[in-house]
Amino acid sequence: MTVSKTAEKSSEKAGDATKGRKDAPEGHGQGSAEALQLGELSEQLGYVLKRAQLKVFENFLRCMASLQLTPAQFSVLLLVEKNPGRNQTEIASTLGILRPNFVALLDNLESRDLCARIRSTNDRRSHILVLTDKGKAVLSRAKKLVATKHESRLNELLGQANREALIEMLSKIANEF
Amino acid sequence: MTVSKTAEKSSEKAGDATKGRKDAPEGHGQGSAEALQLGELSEQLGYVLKRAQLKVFENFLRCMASLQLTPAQFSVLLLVEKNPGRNQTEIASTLGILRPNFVALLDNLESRDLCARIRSTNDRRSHILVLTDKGKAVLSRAKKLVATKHESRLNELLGQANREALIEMLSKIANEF
DNA sequence: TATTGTTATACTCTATAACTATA
DNA sequence: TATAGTTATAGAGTATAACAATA
Repeated sequence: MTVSKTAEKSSEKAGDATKGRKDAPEGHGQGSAEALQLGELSEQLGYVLKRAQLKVFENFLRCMASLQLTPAQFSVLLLVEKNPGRNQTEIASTLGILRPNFVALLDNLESRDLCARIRSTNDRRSHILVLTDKGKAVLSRAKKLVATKHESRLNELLGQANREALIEMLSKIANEF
Repeated sequence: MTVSKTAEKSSEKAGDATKGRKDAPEGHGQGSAEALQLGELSEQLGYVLKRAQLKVFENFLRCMASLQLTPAQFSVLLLVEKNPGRNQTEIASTLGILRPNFVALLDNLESRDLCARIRSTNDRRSHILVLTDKGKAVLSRAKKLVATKHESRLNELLGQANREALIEMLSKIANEF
């Protein structure tokens, strides 16, 4: 409720939005060329959630351009660092990634020498995942970039308290909806 | 800040998560089989945003199963109803849908007699979009389903005030991040 | 028999170039 | 020439079945 009212200025944002924007109130024959009314759409949870998610991912990619890490790759590195000694199935399923789709993702990280698969001695079917030294170094830099360039934008935009409340509500939705 | 603390119970959620869950604290040789630590991941905006968005879309699809409407289709019907007489480019770009990708989406809605393309008399290049009577009726039922089955879950989960604050913060991110 | 990692494959979304018909 | 709708196409992301190695 401390949230500053700025949602109502919703107008241009999608794709191009470089065509309308005329000075005269009316143009030619019949069709007005002004911005559309979003109406109930701007109150739809799914709609704003999706739009926000796309914006956040875009910003994440820009912030991480120098390290060439996608959100998915970053999440894998973070999870492997926090849970060393786990196998592919465990890491993948925790992130909601299906095992078949995790293979190419890991191939990429391994080819860049950021993490490594180690055949388990107990169960020779499974691959234990660990970060390489380079992987640890890159992740460390990635965290700093995310904190200073990415997450910091949220604090500027919403303020510390609102930022925490937002994360908490989103977690609740992710876990209980 | 009124948000009830429930984010910490983050454990099983992804994909299967039906394998771990053992009773004994330790199993065999070396690897423990307990839930992984999410660590900093649970504080990452992009991560929780994406997980929440997936959950919300899943729920939306379940709620709309009887009408067979996806979030994208629903948003098109909503926007066309609110802005009758607009052409494909205007509707698509407002929703962040690229024109080429909008064609098949519209073909679907038109084949189900929910909306219609009408060749504009002023500019014979453009197709004016309108809802059919059936489209209006279906949208009306869809709105009720969304309100009673889908959006209502948010109020149960977060409470009215938090729900409004959430939508507002997400809109702000979508528009200004 | 069941499970781990893997391959193959398919289906959806998204993105770009280029065509046509109009302007 | 420029724009609206369209086609074709390519790339991500996501989903399922099935195989080899191992348990």
